[in-house]
Amino acid sequence: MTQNPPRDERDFYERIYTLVEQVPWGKVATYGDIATLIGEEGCDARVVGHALGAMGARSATIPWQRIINRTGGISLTGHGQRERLEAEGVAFDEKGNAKLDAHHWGGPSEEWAREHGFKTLPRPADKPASAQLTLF
DNA sequence: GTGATGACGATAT
DNA sequence: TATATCGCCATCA
Repeated sequence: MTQNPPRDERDFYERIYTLVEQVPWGKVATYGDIATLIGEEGCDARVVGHALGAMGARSATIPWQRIINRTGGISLTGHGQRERLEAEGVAFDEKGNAKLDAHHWGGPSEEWAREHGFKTLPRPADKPASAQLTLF
């Protein structure tokens, strides 16, 4: 208890997996978003990435490919992540970055989140009126 | 128990 | 806008 949170070690990862499974087809989420949805203090974008890298055999039932970094890029190039996302209809830029503006997941339903003890994103897609004029 | 690493994020320049 | 640096927290050696 001195520095051991009440959460179970592996159960913490299971929560991340459960949340990743909620990402609908054709949608993508960022590590930071997953961390925010978990709501735990010890949940950061980096931890989410490690959790996904520790799922092992579960990777066959978890849409880990829909989880990308904040810049929309994929760090695991070589595992066919981008290829799978494209098969789902996710578009990529010339730089290899997914179009988060068009496929960003706004998080699960509040009802589902409360039912499972998750939180919702503070702002699914805030668009400041001073930085979206050249979107197209 | 300490140090180093990592499928990242945000801010500063 | 793009690049560089720092920070965050958990896990492994």
